[in-house]
Amino acid sequence: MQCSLRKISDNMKIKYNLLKEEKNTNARLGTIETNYGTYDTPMFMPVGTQATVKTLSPEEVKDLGAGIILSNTYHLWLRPGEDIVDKAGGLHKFMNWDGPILTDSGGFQVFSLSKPKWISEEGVKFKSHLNGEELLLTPEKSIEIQNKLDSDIAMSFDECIGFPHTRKYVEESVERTLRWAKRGKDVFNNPRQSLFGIVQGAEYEDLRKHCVEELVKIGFDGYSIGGTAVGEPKDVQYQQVEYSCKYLPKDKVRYLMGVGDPIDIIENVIRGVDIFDCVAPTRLARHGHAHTKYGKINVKNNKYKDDFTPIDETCDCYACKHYTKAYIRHLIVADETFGQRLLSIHNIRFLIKLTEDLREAIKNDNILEYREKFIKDYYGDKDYLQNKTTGQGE
RNA sequence: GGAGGGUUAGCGAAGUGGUCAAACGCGGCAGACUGUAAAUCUGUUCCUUCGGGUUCCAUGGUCCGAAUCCAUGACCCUCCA
Repeated sequence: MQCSLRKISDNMKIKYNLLKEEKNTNARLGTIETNYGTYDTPMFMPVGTQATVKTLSPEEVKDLGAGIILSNTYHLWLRPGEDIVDKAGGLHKFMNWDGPILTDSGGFQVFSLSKPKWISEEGVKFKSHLNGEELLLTPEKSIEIQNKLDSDIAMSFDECIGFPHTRKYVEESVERTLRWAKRGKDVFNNPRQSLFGIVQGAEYEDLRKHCVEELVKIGFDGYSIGGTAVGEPKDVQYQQVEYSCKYLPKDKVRYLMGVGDPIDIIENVIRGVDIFDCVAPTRLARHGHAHTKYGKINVKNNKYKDDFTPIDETCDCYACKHYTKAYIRHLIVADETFGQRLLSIHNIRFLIKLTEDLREAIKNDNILEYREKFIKDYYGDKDYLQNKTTGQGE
C-alpha cells in the first residue's frame, strides 16, 4: 500500500548532531535526524495537544517552517483513546502530519490539573477534566499509550512541580521521577520511537546534577529540562536551565519543556538548549495578542481599529503579507476563527523565525549582540526581567 | 372611543419606601496567559479636582426619606369597538 505520508526511515531512533558551539556562550548549532527528516536546532515546536495545532491545518504548520510538533498523551488517552489512533495507523496518519511528532507524557498534567490529584509511588490519580471519572496514570501506562500513538519521541512520565516548594519535597520528587523514568524505559517497546528523560530538581544545582547523572545511567535518546515556567522568576528559570545543561551530555539533544517567551528562548539557547515548545503563541493568538519586533501587542486594542499596516512590517508570514491590524482586529473582536488563525500563523512564525535568527547568530558567533539588539527592540526601556514570574504559578 | 400593561445606566433586564450610583447579561475599554481542563480568565464601564456631584420618561406632590407612593402630561405595547 502506498502510504500518503513520506516516512524517510522506518526504524530509527532520533540522532542529534552537534555542529558548532558558539564562541562566547553555551549556545549550540545542530541537527536532529528523525524518521521524517533532518531538522536544524535550535528549534521551536508548535504545540498540538489534541492532535491538532489549534486552528491550523498541517499544511499551514509546515509552511511556517515547523519541524517537530508536540502532542499530548493525557488528552489523546482520554479522547479519542490510543486504540483509535492506533487503528487509524498511528498519530501521523490520524492527523495527516508527515513530520516528526513528540508526545508529552502527561507529566505536565500532574502539575496543571492541580485540584483533585493524588500522587503516589504507583502514579498519579486524576479526575478526568472531561467527565470527572477517576483515572490512574502510571509511568508504564504513559509509555504504553505513547508506544501506541506511535509518535517519534516519547517523554518519560515525570512529576512537574510548581513554584515555590520545599527542598525536601523536591528531593523526594526527583527520586520518584527517576524511578518513574526507569519504570517507563523498562516497558518501552516501540523500535522506531525514541524516549527522552526529564531533568527535574527545581532551582537546586546538586539535585539537577544528580537527576542528570541518574537519567544518563538509565540511558535515553535525548534529555528534557522540566519544572520551568511554573511560576518561578525568570532569573530562577535561567539558572535551572544552566544547572541542567551544565551536566547534560553534549552528544544528546536538549529540550526545554514549555518555554516560549521570546526572551526566554534567547536566554536559554545561550545556556545550551536545542528545542523548545510552548502553547503561548497559539493561545496568545486566540486571545488577540501578537509578537512583533517591537514588543507584544494586543491587536484588540482600540488604537488598531484603523491601522492598515501589517502586524509586523518585518515579518514574512502569510498574515503579515496579506492582512492589516485593522482587519485582524475586526476578526478577533467579531470572534471570527480566521482572525485566530492569522495570529496563530504569525506568532508561531515569529518564534520559528527567532530560532532561525539564533542559528545564524551561533554560526556568526554573535549571539550576545543579537540578544542585546533583540531586547532593545522588543522591550525598549522596560526592564525585561522586572521581577516577572513565568508561567501559571500554582 | 373603551380597557389594561409599560418607560431604569450604551443595549437588554432586575429592583416596588431607607442597606440603591442601582443586581445580572450583553456591548465597550483594558489586563493576564510559557511541556493547552484556556476561542479562557480577571479588572473596569454616569460625572468627578476623589471631598463630592447629578441619576431611574417629564413636571408637580406626599414623606424625615422616592427608581419605588399620588396627580398630570408625553411616548410605546396589547386587547375590545
